[in-house]
Amino acid sequence: MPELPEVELNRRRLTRWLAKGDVIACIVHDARICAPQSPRDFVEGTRNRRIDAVDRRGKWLRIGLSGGARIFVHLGMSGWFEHATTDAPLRFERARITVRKKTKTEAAVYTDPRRWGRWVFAEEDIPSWTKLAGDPVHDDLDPKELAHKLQRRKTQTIKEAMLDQTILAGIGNIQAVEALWRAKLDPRSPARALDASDIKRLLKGIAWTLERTMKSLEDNEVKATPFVVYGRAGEPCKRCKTILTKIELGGRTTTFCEGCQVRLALKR
DNA sequence: ATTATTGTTGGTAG
DNA sequence: TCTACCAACAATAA
Repeated sequence: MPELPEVELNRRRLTRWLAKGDVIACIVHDARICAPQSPRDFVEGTRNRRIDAVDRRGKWLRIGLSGGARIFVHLGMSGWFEHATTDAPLRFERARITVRKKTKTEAAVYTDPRRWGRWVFAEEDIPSWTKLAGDPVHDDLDPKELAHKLQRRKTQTIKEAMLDQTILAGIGNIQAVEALWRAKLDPRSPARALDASDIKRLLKGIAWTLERTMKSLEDNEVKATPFVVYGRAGEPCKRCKTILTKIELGGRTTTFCEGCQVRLALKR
């Protein structure tokens, strides 16, 4: 489930539950989540620590502990944090952090049916975190730098490039498809064919879909998906009424409108 | 029963 | 060193 907006939602929840709390327990139930580290590393590394803050960069979360240690969490495809009110294990519970705040205790439970998530305990930032590109929400992305990175891709399509976390951090299959529709760019366009104005539109499209998705997540009442193209192959485009097409790019289903998303060509 | 799924990574080949 | 491709990881829902 988690792309940038969902990870950001989890960050806010974790902050609410854990920040400024003293760690009582940090248990990783399923060693696969933290391999090759041991669940012991989390028990020992968090002893007598306080949780200072929970940060996010792209799809990674960083739980900062007093003394400088930190826990990195990637939600994979099905990871999610829940607020636990009892000791009873939740369905698919893989890890649990319990803290004491003043008199009460609070617990954040990590659930992950498919177990593709990752937990890493470290004393400093890890490569998975530092190698990420800027975050489209709280970093001011530099269009020039983005252009430079896209130029280097010989054959890759813009859609595939958008999923590369060292090019854009936090974009996944859904957000890529939505942003490309908004930017009126055909996902099959070669990444290096985008000029400055295309990149500007793309960045606007990204901001548009991220904001929209975030808003929809914040509003618990809304059940309908905020998505305009994702999962809507066969339906008419909301902009030009052409029937939306579904193809595969880089092994991922990609929906787009052949009517109004322009397929860029390489010059020369 | 079959198929598809919001993500990364490690191996391989070039 | 960089880029490209793909199988693998696992559980559910339609």
